[in-house]
Amino acid sequence: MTGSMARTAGSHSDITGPRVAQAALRLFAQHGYAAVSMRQIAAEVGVQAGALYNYTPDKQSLLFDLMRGHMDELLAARAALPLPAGPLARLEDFTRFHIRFHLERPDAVFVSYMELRNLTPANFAVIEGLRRRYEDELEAILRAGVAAGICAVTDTKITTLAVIAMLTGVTTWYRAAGRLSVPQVETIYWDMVRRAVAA
Amino acid sequence: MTGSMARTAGSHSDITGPRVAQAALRLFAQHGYAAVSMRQIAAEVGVQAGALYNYTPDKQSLLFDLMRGHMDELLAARAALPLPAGPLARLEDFTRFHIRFHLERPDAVFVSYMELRNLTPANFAVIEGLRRRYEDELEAILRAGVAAGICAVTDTKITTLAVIAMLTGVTTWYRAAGRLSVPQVETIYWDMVRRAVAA
DNA sequence: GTCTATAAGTAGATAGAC
DNA sequence: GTCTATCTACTTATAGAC
Repeated sequence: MTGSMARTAGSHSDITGPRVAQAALRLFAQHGYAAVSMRQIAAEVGVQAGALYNYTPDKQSLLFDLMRGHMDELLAARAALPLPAGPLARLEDFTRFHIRFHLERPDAVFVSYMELRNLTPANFAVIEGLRRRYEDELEAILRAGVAAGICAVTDTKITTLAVIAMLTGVTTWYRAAGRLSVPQVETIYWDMVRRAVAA
Repeated sequence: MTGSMARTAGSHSDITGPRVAQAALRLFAQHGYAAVSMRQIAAEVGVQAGALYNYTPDKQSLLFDLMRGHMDELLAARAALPLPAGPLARLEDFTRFHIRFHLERPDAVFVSYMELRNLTPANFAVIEGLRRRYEDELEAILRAGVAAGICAVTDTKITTLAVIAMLTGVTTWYRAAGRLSVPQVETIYWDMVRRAVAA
């Protein structure tokens, strides 16, 4: 107990860091990156503005780290799941995963889709690369479905983007306090996706 | 000729006004409302910052007028079209109209979807009311389709939002210089919408 | 690690000359 | 109708005390 408890008063590196990221995420989602000042973030954490620079070199890095963290988590969560056999089962699995994952972190989703304009070109390229990797998995599923004669899709790339746009749109209206559970929402969307692409 | 040409040098109210709106729209779409300064807008128009206030009382009105103008145009364009007979024909008409209209004004679409957070609560309510009226037309079509046994949709409200999200997503990837024409894109999306909701 | 103080620059909006 | 000049407030980021 003594080791970890012995700490200079006012020194909270291990808890302040995550709190800075959390506050930035919430405020960026609510007001937008450009509309939020470092002072607002500091006030939300309960420190002075200067103290933030112990945790981020600048405001841009704060945004980029949030977005990269979100995309890394997305790809890692997807890679951690076992792959069902057959294109249709994989498509259902992808659909349900996408909705579930996105509904669990609405702020991160919102920031990652809305603040791409505010990334530097280099940071933008990194995020786009990660997003592309995610989209490629869905496109591969659709292509396998077409090859197996299970899916009737003329343009797998456009269909990929259309399906993802439809699924991500769920974050704009879903409320946990509403009448539908997440699995019920998954089923409604899976029903539409299946009919839209099945042969 | 004399009447309309007789004008004080440096006085261009009738052409500067539209140019201010145009410049604001382009800059808001590219960088975001909060990231754009009145001085940037003025520079794009070719005047000094103070001159902008001959055309807008403040920056917020500039944003609100752009968004309200876009929604008014959307509803007016929709209302101006003849209604095809039958739910399925109306659904196809709505689908093609939505894609065509949105691809014709990508900046206005982008601003209207991304800058809702930056509206004052009163202005937000107005825009949401207009958007709701547009969504209601699609929901009415789906309900009529269900009543006629042509559509198989369990939740018309969710399906409405899902379809609109999918269709609007076209603006994120479509480029006029690409391989597909707008009518071809319309056909691809209509194929997906039809299969997703048809009985 | 956090504070206060500050540098250096920009924001929205207004006043008054022309 | 547009300009220049300006007011007041706020911005990101840093320096140095503790």
